[in-house]
Amino acid sequence: MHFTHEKEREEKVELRQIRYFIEVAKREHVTEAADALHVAQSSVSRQIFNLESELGVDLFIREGRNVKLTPIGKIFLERMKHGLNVIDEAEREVREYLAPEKGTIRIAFPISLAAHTLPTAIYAFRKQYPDAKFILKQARYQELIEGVVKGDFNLAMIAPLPPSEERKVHRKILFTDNIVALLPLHHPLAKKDSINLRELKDDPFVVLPEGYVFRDMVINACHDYGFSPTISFEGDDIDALKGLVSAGLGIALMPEVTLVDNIPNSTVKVRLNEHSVKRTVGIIWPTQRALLPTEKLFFDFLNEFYTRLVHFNQ
Amino acid sequence: MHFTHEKEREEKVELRQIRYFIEVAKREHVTEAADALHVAQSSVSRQIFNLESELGVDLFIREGRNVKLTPIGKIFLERMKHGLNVIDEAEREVREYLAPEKGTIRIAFPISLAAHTLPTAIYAFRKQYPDAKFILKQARYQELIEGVVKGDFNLAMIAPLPPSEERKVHRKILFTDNIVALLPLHHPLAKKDSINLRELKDDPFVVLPEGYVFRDMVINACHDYGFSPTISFEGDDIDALKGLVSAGLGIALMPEVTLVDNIPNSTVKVRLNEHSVKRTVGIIWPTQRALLPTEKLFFDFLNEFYTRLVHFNQ
DNA sequence: TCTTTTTCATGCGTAAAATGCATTGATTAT
DNA sequence: ATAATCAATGCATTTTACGCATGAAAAAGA
Repeated sequence: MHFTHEKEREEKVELRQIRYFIEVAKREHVTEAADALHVAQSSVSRQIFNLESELGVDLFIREGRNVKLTPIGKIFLERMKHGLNVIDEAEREVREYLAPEKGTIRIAFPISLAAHTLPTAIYAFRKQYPDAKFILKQARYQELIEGVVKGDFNLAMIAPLPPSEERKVHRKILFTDNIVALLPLHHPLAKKDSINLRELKDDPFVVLPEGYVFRDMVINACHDYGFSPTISFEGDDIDALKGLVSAGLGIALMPEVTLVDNIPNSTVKVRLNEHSVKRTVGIIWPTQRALLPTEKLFFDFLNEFYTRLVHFNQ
Repeated sequence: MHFTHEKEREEKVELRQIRYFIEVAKREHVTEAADALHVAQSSVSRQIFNLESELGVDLFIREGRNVKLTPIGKIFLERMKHGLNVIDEAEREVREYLAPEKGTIRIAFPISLAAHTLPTAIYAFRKQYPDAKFILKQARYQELIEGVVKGDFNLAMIAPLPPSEERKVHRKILFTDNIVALLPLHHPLAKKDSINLRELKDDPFVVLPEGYVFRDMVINACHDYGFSPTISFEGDDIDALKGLVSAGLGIALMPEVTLVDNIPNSTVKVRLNEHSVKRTVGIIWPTQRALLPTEKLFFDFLNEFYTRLVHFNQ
């Protein structure tokens, strides 16, 4: 058969230009990008100019002394972030090939696992692989899933585990975590070992703000047991909730792991009799990409670690 | 290569190196790759060396005077092909953004659509967009689907359309094409306007070789009407079948479009009464990627073109 | 076996590209 | 009005890529 030929150009786009472009694009600021790249501003400016003339398209609008992405520039940015990501990953994969135990794990996590769960796992992993490095990123629930899909990171701890209908990520449960009540020390129920959720129906609740998955879990759990909680205050994170309870401004439900080694002053942890009030803690990873060698190492470790831990606790 | 003093370079991998690497990798031959790239052999050799020292990994095994990919080299090749593809696509997208009608359409097709269907469509398209360019690739049935999935091309004409359970590609029917019989001029049934497939049950069939989808379609159609065809000869493509029929070595079934303006000497086209003996002709495109501007233009054109054509024929 | 050819690697001078510095010209903040 | 900030550009310098010539090793041919 027959092939039409593309006209051959001499100049080709190079990764250097793409790297510079991405830095400039996400800051919309040449000088700052140059600082971040540890090169002179003139150098960046010139490479952007070259890139634009090679493509034959304006990527930035020069407005006074600022630069702004054009519409096509935004499209180009998205594509280039993806492409550069693929190449960077491949590079890391190859570099780690010979010595996975010295590589890097990029992992994201929600705030509720930041204090105890993740540090414990990392500590245990590093006893076995002391040269492994971690890049940690705290993120909100939806960001965790999107980040794994988009390629910002390849692993994310998450709770609760998203439904398996989510085709976009693989998922694996690590353990289930009880939800417990945190009460002020002087609360009438504070001396009890465990209570029924319904006993809290007239108490003021402190919860996370709208949009947090755990807030909805708390409210739904109450509904399941026949009441609508009165919300007295909202706190931006788990620690804020602890502070509010500690100050006597209400009671809170929270995952038990957030209280390990860390029960605030003037508060008491009380178990719930309802065994269904719990959440799953697990890990998600991409369906479209493979884990890098070191990440695979950590992933396998996590599975074994929690299998043994759960077994031990029973 | 030997790493005695692995000094950490500050250098980063560049697309030039990746382009050179891919050429060398797929040929396993430095000199030929250099020729294809229009640069000196020494230049390629050096860039490969640089790439390997930057990655800290051997990508090739030097065996005597040839080079062979290492296992990790093969992995790296796959990743890099993907990454470079993403970047090249983005580049073309941006280039075509300002003038889609002057861009390039990459499209693959099976041999059966090469003679009439695709040329007709391209001819009509180019009347409307004279500056559009085409890169055409003939491929076998499975290669068409895999090529669209893998990103070798974004569009493929295909017949029959793969089942919609194939989640990996989008699909759209363009028209249905009758299967007709091609008989030698002196065949007893040659004077009839149309026949029943069963009337051919004792004739020797010439068909495509094993592995072709259309071969299976022919045999299955015969089975559907109660007989197993006797196969006298196999021909490597549709034109070979025509030649065999023309030489009186058997009869053949073929899609009607392959006979438009092109009925061989000493043969006759005879319709089949069975209306179920037909095949769908359609187009597939990736689920994971978007069509480039010019490709979108052609895609929309095809849909409109065949909508009108089918309407006109009814 | 000895020669010739093929092939990849490398030393070296040259060409091309990227960089940094200094400066310009324009815009914004004080 | 003055100073500060910023992107672009001219120019000298450094860095990198390149081609040529050559070497070393291996395969092919005589």
